Amino acid sequence: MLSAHATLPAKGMDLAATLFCGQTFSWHQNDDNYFYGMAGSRSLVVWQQEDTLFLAHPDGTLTPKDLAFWQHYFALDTDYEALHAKFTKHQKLAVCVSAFPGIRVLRQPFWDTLLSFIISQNNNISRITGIVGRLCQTFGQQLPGAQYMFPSAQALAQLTPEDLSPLRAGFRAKYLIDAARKVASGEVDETRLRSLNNNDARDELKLIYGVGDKVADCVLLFGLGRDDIAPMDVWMKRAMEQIFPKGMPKAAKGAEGIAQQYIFHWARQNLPAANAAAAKTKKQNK
DNA sequence: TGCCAGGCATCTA
DNA sequence: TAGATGCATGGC
Repeated sequence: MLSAHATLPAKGMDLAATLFCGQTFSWHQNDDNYFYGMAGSRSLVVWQQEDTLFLAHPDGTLTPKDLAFWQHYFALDTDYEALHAKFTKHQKLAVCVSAFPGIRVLRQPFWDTLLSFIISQNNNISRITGIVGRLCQTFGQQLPGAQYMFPSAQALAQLTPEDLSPLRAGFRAKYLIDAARKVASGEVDETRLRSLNNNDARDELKLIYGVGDKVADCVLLFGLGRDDIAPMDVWMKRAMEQIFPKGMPKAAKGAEGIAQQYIFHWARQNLPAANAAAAKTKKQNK
């Protein structure tokens, strides 16, 4: 255990489940159950013992400002009892949330989240983590603890897709460059996005080449703190993994379809833009 | 070796 | 407007 550390009540949070459920790709776990990661311009070592989180600066001391940042990042100031009560109004969703009650929806920096979920498309968590790591290490500024922050939009906007070839991001490279150029120019602006309703914010994000409804909703949920965007996404995924730990057998596609229907049932009530996706899935399940 | 991966844009009918 | 297809790469 590092000597200079701060503690925070975990309030029922499951640190490992939260960091590796597919909402962030910027964390690594070592053999001693220490988790190393970064968000924005901050790096951190964090570990959990029972219902207490231990937080340490990798190379110094956590300031009160740092601690406030991480408390917000881990959503420790959110009333999850109330949030769970809201989510579990749907019977099947209640099963998913109760299967992983310790998952918290992280409040990640907007820019980190946008890049991460552009990379995530048609991809898997292991490889996403690798590409994110190479992006930060190759073009980002070094942080304490051998961590690297995401390159700024301004820095990335100066590059070409060919410059990103060491990342092995494939066809996503051109999407990353377009995102950087639109954010750097102000065509897509975080402050404006925060002032818009969900539908308008989604439309603005979709101005970026390579950003569709799925990526936009992930950015809204994880990067802009909109907890009314498909909040069961992370729980549903983990619950399905528990039901099918060795992967989804083809014969179980029906069950997956049922679970999806519950997602879309909720989404239809809350997201007009989800109607098209819901209709598409309904056809696929026929 | 072939399939799959949390998507998206583009083309075609 | 819906369906089909290509896009890059790595894990299994």
